Amino acid sequence: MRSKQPTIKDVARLAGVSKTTVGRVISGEQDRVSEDTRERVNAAIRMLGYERNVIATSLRTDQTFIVALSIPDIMNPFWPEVARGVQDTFEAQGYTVALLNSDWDATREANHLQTVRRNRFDGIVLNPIKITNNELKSLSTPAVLLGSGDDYPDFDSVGSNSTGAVYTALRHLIELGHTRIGLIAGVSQRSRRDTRYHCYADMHYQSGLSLDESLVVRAPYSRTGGADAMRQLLSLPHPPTAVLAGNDILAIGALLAGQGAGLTVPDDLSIIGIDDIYAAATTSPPLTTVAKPKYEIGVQAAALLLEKIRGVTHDVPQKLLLDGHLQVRQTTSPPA
Amino acid sequence: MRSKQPTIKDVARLAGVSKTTVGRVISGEQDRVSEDTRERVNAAIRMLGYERNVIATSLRTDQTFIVALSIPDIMNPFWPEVARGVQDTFEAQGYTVALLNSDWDATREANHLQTVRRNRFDGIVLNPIKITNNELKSLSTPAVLLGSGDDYPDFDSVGSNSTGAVYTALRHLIELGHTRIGLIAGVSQRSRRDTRYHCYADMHYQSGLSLDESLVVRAPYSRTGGADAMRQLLSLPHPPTAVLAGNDILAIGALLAGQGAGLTVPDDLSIIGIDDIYAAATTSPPLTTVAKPKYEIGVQAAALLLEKIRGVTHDVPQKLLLDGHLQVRQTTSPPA
DNA sequence: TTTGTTATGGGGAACGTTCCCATTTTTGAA
DNA sequence: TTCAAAAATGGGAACGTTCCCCATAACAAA
Repeated sequence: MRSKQPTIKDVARLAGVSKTTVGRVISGEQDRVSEDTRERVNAAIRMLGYERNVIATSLRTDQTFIVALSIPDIMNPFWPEVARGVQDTFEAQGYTVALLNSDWDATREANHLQTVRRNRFDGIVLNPIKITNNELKSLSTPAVLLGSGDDYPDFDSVGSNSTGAVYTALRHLIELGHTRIGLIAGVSQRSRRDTRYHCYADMHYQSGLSLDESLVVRAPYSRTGGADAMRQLLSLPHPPTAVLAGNDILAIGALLAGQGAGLTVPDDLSIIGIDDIYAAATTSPPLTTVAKPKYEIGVQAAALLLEKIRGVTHDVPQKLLLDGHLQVRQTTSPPA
Repeated sequence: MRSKQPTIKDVARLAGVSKTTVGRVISGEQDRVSEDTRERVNAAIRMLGYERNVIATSLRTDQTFIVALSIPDIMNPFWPEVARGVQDTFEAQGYTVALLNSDWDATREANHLQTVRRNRFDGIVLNPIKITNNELKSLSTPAVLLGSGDDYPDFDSVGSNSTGAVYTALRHLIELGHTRIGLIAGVSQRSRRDTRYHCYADMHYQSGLSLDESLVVRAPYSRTGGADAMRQLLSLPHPPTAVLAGNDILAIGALLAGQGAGLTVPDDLSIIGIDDIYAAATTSPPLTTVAKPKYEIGVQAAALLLEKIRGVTHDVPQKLLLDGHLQVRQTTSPPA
């Protein structure tokens, strides 16, 4: 079907040299070929419209210059920026990235790992679902994790400082004068440690605030989850004056539910989220949140993987936790 | 560095057969190998942890089972859903998709096309920037376009019915009783036909509404663009009672600017967007918009490319224009 | 026994590079 | 002019598959 593309042999014939010489020219070797023949070869390349066949190169060199990026779902507003950070970094180094959506599904994750092995991709950046440290090791493909990387002692990882984010958010609320602060903690499939709650409790202790367990409600990471949680909080005999949500999606749900209940935000109720997704800036009023360095997370993960691919070894796996920063918009103010 | 993986030769040796036989087993040939040896081979495969080397397969068969997806920017909220539609469709058929961000940049686009050629990807789905119909033809790689595909007579394309979307939006506004309707038309780098305005004018004619050119303002596709345009509209001696924005991003900017000017939406001002991006549902009040079938666009584009890769030929290129549907939320109501 | 047929298996070239190891040509000093 | 060293070039194997074609075995029919 597809018209056959010329090979180095064709180029060699046209230029009147050996295929070895052509190979030297296209792989940019400096010393081994005279200026004169180099030009003849380049002319032949242009004439034929030759494009190097990377497949053949890969077979010979065992490098594909393709890496995989496995994330839960590119439609989840947290991920596009991370993905872009990863891609920009790799593209600048001549790599192509294959995007894989795991949907938090162990089977899909396993398939993706198989794809990586079969295709001899040079590495993978992944937000792990079910795979264990040892399974990942036995993959024997360079890998860098997105997330805390807690359960993966042998791998580099890049995540955000969740603890720090919670402290930052709560400090902001407390500094504004709030004393009854609700927490909408997200619960996800993979039962991970409840850092959000832990920090919340700790912060109360540090600030001498009394801790009211009824102000803590758990909800699935969705807008309706956030909305339901907010309504539950509002139905309390003594509702909170401010609410911290585990992420922006929950916060937006909470915001909408709060407004739906007739409250004015931030006058009657302050709300703060975590992440700073695109939609956080477009609510009315725009959402105050702790912005996570999503793009930068991608960049760092890619940089680490690149090092690993190139054989740079650190004596101990790198565990990067990037700090977020408070993005004050208009959903927080002192309590009425 | 990376421990060498076993090959069919290793499997053959262990199973006591020839590499040809192993090849038959792994490519799932039915007839040519007895049940007995098939099992011996499979046992050897499991024992060695053998994974077929797709690179070698690709070199031999000239198929990579990788396709490229070139879009402007995955961080632009319109694209993640399209990308997901493309990916899900390809993944179900055993293909991997490489994501490429063109940033509306002709140079980047050219590089991406080169990547596709060099890596012998099986095809590409792309939202074209500067490339012409003929250049794309000379690529001689199966390609399907995202968008109207107007300037690409030789290629299949999948887009959304923009004209229809504008009519739908305006009809909604007119049915609500609006007679002074503003239009915020986006302008993009690539100077394409101004469909939005054309439909707008036509709709006015059809409905017997008078056309006031001062109600049409052009703005770059960004929130600030939408906000600036809104302010301009509001400063008119006789401002509109409703505004149609070229997409949701503009609409959100307009909404925020309108509220910033002290107007209540939708009581004082109705606003409608086009696209139905994630953030459209999270504004306050949530944005009424004409939802484009983003995921479906991706699915159809992928399906078309798959056909092309498999050699299914239509006598004439397919030009799909999928209809959007009105998503009524809370930014539109009858004029005061 | 011979011949034909079917089932099963193997040998080896080919895909388009890279790279090791010659071989040839050029250069420059003696 | 000669010769060694350096520079330029080429031959051919190897990477791990696929696939064409041939070999062998088993068995039935004549």
